[in-house]
Amino acid sequence: MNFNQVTIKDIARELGISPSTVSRALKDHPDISPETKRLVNELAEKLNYQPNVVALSLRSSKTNTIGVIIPEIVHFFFSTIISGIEDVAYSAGYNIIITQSNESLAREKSDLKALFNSRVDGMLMSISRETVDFEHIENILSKGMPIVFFDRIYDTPGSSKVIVDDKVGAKEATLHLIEQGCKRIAHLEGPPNLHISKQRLEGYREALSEAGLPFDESLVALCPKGTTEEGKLATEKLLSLKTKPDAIFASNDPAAMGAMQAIRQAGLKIPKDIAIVGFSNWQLSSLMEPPLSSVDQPGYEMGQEAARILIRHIELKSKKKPEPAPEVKLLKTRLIVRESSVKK
Amino acid sequence: MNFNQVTIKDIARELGISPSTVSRALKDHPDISPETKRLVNELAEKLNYQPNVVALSLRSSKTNTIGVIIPEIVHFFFSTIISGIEDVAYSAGYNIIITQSNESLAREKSDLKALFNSRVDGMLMSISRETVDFEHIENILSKGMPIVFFDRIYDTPGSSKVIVDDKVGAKEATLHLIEQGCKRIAHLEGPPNLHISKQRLEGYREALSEAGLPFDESLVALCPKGTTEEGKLATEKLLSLKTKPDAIFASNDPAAMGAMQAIRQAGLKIPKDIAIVGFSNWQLSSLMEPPLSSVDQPGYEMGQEAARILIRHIELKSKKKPEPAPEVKLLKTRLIVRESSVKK
DNA sequence: AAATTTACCGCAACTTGTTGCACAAACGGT
DNA sequence: ACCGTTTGTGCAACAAGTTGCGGTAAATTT
Repeated sequence: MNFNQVTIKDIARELGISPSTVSRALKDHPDISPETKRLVNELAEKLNYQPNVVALSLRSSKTNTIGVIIPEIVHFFFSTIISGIEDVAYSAGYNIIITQSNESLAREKSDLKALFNSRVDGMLMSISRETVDFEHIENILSKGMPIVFFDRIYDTPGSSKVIVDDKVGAKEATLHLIEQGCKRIAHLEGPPNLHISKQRLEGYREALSEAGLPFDESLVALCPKGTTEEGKLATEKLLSLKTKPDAIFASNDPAAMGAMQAIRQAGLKIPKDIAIVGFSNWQLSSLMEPPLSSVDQPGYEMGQEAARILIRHIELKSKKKPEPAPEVKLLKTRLIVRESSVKK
Repeated sequence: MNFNQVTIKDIARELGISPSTVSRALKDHPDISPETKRLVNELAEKLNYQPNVVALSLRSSKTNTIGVIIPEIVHFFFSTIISGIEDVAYSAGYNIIITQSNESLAREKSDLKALFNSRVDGMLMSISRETVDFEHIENILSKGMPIVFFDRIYDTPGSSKVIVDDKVGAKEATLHLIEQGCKRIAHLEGPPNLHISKQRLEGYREALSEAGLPFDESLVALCPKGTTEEGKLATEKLLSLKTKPDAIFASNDPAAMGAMQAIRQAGLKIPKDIAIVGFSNWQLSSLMEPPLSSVDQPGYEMGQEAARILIRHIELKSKKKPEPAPEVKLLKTRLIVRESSVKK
């Protein structure tokens, strides 16, 4: 688009000097006389000269842009991450280009390619539910593109990642339910090929094991998409068992909310008949009736941290420093106990 | 960043022809012989040649990038808008750069400038709560930057905008409460200098007037930020009136949820004692207890529509067509009646 | 056979800004 | 008066790709 912005040549022409002199004057190069610098800076100010970042990008092969690939934007946890990324990127002078895979592998591949072709300086990525092979990612990594994974990571040595301690978070949540006297604790499991789902299931098992409770396969219900509807259906099945569960630990809050609906509709009371703990601490968990206990994940910090690591790597790379060692940041969860899990 | 991507020159060197011939061959220019085209295309394929978009942008002064300025990313309604924008932009081959003003005027100005300097082809914008003068926006508009406003618009003739029919939505919600037999309907008013807040207040007044009910100043409580906390506090004040309201129409869902908390804590029943309708139809409104009636705003469609209008303007502009007339799109709301407002 | 047309390709300029190198003028020292 | 140094500036190449114009050789027309 032509916004007829003033260029360095306009200034040069007006002052009767060469573009290179103007360029140097603007950068306070010692070769240029103070008088020329003054003239150039004054005119630049007057004409509101702004350097053309596209030309700078072409010459320096640096776009000051970060690409973000995320499964869904409309998702409380992910949107807080984006917010954290944006704030850090803004402060460091980077733009962020957002793409959403919509949980589709094909779209993820396409986004990856598009961002690479946009010559972003680095990428932040959380993989889709469908992603089972990682060739497309390896391909980009092998070209030297710095990528920091967050939450839904590609778990390979050599990649930087920011994750939440899902296992410990799940364990704490389950132990909390055990402390409340629950004996038959069900688990609503998240998308099975995601690392985080496995970790949460594992934390749940560890807690049961530590407390000497049996692990009962029939009490684990899969919610492959993690939606409210799935949570509700899964819970209805659990409620039809001969011996009902007395607590549910859900892999995410929407599923937990679905569980609450199912329990209410079955005429049971929360937490008296069935206690519930969710995962993610969605904005509105506290507004449920009863307020939902949940494992809080620091999404904003996760976004900030991922952006900081990426920018650090980018700046090292552009200074031709040696390849920085991959960084792994493990963030702590925090169990927020509300009424949905407290048996008096 | 140097990802040593193959260039047109690499192909030219390898085939012993000039870069211009390669360029033309790749674009299927009639001047080039079929044989040369075949050779070039095969080698380009083999080397996985991808044109450098930065060089293309510099030459064509077009970046195929859209800038988005939004008050907050972590907000259900706004995130659905972003999602709609992203989907349309992706299909049309545009990248989107997201910035959030965090409801600050200073940040909004800074974002606007940064996006302009990034040479985006156009902008989509929803103004911050603080924005009262529009000089910074006029300044950019006057340079010929296409901008489409959405939801929180800069209401000036000559600008394109996508809005929801807030007045009609508010009126329908209020009329619905009146139909339920409510006589003293309170209103939780949103940030006062936003156009949408005024429209919703106006719709509320029109409904009262049509039904022959008096407009009572004391029943309108201001929620300048529209948060749950404010909604709760405002409702507590309303409940301390000599004659309590028998219904509340809130300017947004978080405030409505705050109102629900206050009502519950006062030992009153929803909807029996006080009926409630919110605005926005947040994802979790249906999960409230009782489920919250709300005016649904089509956020995804709004994002799509805004992006479509903007892209259309951008493409016309780049074809040097005459300045397109500003477009205004008014989207309809839909009242979702749930239990919180139905008196049996 | 000469003139004209056609097919095909390359040079060079252009987008904007940066930078190595060359060059001119002014100055100081002998 | 001559040489060497310093100071200040400009030329030209470069980043990657596009495109107007010109040129050559072969094909076609007269």
